[in-house]
Amino acid sequence: MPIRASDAERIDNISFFSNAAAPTRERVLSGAFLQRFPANTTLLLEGDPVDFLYVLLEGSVELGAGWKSRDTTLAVLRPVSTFILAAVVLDADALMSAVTLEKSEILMIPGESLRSAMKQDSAFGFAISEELSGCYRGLVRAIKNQKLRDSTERLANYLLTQRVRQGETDTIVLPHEKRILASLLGMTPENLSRAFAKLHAQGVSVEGARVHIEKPAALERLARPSPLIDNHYAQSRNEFGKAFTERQRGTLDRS
Amino acid sequence: MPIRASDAERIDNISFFSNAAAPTRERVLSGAFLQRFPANTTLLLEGDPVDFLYVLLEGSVELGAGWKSRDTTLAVLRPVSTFILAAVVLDADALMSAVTLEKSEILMIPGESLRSAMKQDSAFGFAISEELSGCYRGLVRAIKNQKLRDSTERLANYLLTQRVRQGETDTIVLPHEKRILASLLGMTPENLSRAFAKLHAQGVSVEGARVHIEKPAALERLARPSPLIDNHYAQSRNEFGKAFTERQRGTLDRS
DNA sequence: TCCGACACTTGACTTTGATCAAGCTATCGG
DNA sequence: CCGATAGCTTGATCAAAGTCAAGTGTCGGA
Repeated sequence: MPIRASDAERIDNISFFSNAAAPTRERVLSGAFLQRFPANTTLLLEGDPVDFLYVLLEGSVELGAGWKSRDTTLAVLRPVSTFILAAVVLDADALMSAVTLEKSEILMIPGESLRSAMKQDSAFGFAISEELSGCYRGLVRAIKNQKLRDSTERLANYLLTQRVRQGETDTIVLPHEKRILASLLGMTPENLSRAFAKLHAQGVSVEGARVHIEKPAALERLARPSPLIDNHYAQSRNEFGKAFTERQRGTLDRS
Repeated sequence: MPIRASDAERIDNISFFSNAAAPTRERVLSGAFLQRFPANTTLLLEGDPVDFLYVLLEGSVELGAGWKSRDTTLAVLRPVSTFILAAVVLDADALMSAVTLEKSEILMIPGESLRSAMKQDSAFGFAISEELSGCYRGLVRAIKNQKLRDSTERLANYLLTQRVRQGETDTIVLPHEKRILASLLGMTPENLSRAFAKLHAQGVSVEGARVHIEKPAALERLARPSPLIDNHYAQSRNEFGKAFTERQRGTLDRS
């Protein structure tokens, strides 16, 4: 499918693309095309060679990985997000699988176009480095979250992050199914239920996908959010973070 | 301390530097200087602003992080490795602390020099992107290792990785103290001892820092190493991987 | 409309890992 | 040479998380 004007508009939401020079934009988009996928479509299996940079324009995509019959979710992406950038830069095999969670619209940019644009235009290359750095730091946060906190603490911090991103409201809406959230937080669905139950003492009550946070202060006392782990103000809900919001200095305690 | 000829030689072991053009090398190294540190020196505390790119030329450095009285090791670096590259690219605060484990020699490159060289020389910028991508993929491997395997499986795979890197010998030498290894693998020292005891059934015996692997095949049957998690052939022992070895296709099963 | 998935929850149980408390050993400084 | 410290190991106990099984509710398709 060719790229339409309305798509070109959305592409400008990609941090490393919005300021690119005209010749670079043309080089990158010349071989690109738009694809629509139904829900639950596997876009990429871990181990596959990666020929394209993917840009999610509409819908949502889960990045995951498996080993020995176990599976885990590494991130859930929302528009506008790019994914498997690192594999494209290195022209290497994917380390994560990508599956659509909803009907999705995805722009596919040939890896070779991207690499040649980076080699041609140093400002563009620098913007890609910024994006990669932001993603890297998002992963550092994820590992710290995983290794330093138990499952209830991870849930509590997840809720607080969502609260900020959804505008400090007292009732937030979980953006995906609980089984996906459980996998993202590194626990079983059964344990997620129990973690919610434990947070009842901190004023958290659940009703389907709606989560009411009665006493944010109490929840924070347990969660102890830290700007060195939690990225409350990421531009998108992409757990891997965004380069452009990384610059902000944290304001919470550094415990 | 000024940079000597013998240091310049070692600097060429940095993947993204060895092919840099002369003007770029000069720009990057002009404001750089060499520092020696004793063991157990804190180079950087998480949350600190980062003004320099660090290049470890001699010794070893632990990257770690803490939260709520807990601490964890994210990587142990050996020469020649760079660290906190992502923070330098974004001119952001460090997300990890860095502490020398031994007497170390470190080259410090002003962040501004690095960034301006990237903006000037697109080939250099591309090399940095490759390095960042390799580090990113190293972290993806680390998260998968942490979320998909239990502690005994992580130890078993660690041992197999060391075995390959130390030349397929039947006796490997642990490169750091067991308490650091435990923290790196995400467990307590007590549990590391017990994990070693469990692997006795797979022909693993320990004597101080020397680990004898009697039946590699039995150990592999339990460990199930995967090229999508374990990077057996990384150039250095840096757990975060290296861009230049990422290109290799794996040869083991993808389970 | 009814049926069958499937997501979610709850309870009982098992496994895994952390904590606490000794003890053991190697190393280093006096 | 001795004593202190720190790393490591072991056992006992406890807490956290996974597994198994049963039951509820919802949604979409026949």
